[in-house]
Amino acid sequence: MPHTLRQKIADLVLNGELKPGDRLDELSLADRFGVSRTPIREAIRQLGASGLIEIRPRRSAVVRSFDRTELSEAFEAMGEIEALCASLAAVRMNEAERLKLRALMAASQDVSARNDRPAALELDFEFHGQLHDGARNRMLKTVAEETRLRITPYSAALYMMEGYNADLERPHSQHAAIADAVLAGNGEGAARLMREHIAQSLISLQQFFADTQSRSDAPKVKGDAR
Amino acid sequence: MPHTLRQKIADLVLNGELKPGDRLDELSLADRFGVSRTPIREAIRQLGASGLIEIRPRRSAVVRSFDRTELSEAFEAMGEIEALCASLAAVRMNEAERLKLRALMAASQDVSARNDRPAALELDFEFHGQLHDGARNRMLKTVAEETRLRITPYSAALYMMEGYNADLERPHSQHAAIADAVLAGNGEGAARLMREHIAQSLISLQQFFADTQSRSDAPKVKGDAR
DNA sequence: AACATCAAAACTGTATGCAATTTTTCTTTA
DNA sequence: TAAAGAAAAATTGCATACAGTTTTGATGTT
Repeated sequence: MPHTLRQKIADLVLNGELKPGDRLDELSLADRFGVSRTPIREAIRQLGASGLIEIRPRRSAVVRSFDRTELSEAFEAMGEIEALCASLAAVRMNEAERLKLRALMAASQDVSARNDRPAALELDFEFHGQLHDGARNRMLKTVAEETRLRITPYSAALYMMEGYNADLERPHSQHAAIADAVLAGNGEGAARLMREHIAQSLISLQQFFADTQSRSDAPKVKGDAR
Repeated sequence: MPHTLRQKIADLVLNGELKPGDRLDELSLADRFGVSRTPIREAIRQLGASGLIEIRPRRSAVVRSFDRTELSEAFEAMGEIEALCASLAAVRMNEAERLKLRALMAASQDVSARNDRPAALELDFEFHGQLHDGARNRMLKTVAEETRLRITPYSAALYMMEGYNADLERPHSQHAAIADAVLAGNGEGAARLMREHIAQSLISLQQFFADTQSRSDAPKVKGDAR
């Protein structure tokens, strides 16, 4: 189970158990998953290459952390990539995919009305994933998901934090607008709306950091270590 | 020397010693570089995660190969990413970078006139690298270089093959047109020209494959294994 | 001669051991 | 008490060993 192990370690990061800056101790992970250090090391190296983890020679690997600049650059890049996916999806999605997108939006409406944050996070992933698939380009999908993966520790934290993203209406309505454009075959519009959506996410995230860092009970997101 | 080892193995692929589809035998590589299998395996896994190599459970890793569809998808994705870099670079490059770009173009003119293919390949890399830097976005640069890396085994082969890309004038003049647009601050134009340039590269590559696959003395590019 | 079957060799996946380095803890000193 | 330094503990990097799987090659059969 080599691929599974990599996923297990990634999940530790993605579900927030390990936060940016946290060390990944090989022996602890080995014990935890009941294997030796060798496969753990291989998994960590792979995650390092995909950019979720930072490998430092002779020192423990740590969950990658972004400073303010890196974060906004990452969101700019992601915005453009997602916009590209959206504009291609608007032209290329087939009927089955369009149906699936519509179903996702209905579910999302429901979930955001109930303020079910974990479910909303999950649907957010599926929404973007659907557009990645709809763009009908494997390489682009790979690139998009890698980019998304790298910033997940930050964007997921935002989604889950009560009080921020005050209600789930705004992201949902942005998604809905994008979906409408895509379903209407309006690539240009979908791309523009997607860019705005991602830019908006960055602003929320920056606000979140600005607020939490000035408080003493701040959740420890050792954001800008470097 | 862990990072060096990964680079050494990557170089085997990038300089064409290992071609798409070729197996990477851990023991041979270990002997060759005078280390044990452990660090070799770690390097291979990293290269797998960055997409240059394909990892297959219980089987030897192989240099990643693209079939026709994957190749054109990869070029489409790369075209868009490079176009984005170019359009950002047109607006963001500073004076030093612009100077460097001009110098690169002068050198390229020279090299293409002399039909020095290895030098032209090197300058091609530098040209695109300069635009990646000029876009002033580390994440985007990472994404662009990863994408470029993955298809290098194919595009480099094209560049080096005498007879294909008959003279180096065409790629050079395309680069020159892009550079002019970038230096003029014309992001839109630079992006458009870049897309055309990449699309043209794909066409040359497809032509190259079509021709070589029908001959018996074809260089063994086990292109579309899968 | 082509094909199927099986044994031998080669190779991968994982565990374990050890040296080298980093990190932590405990003294010592100002 | 705080800072500096040294010893101890923890941790990484690499080599090696071995079990299990895949690949290769040989043998026999039609």
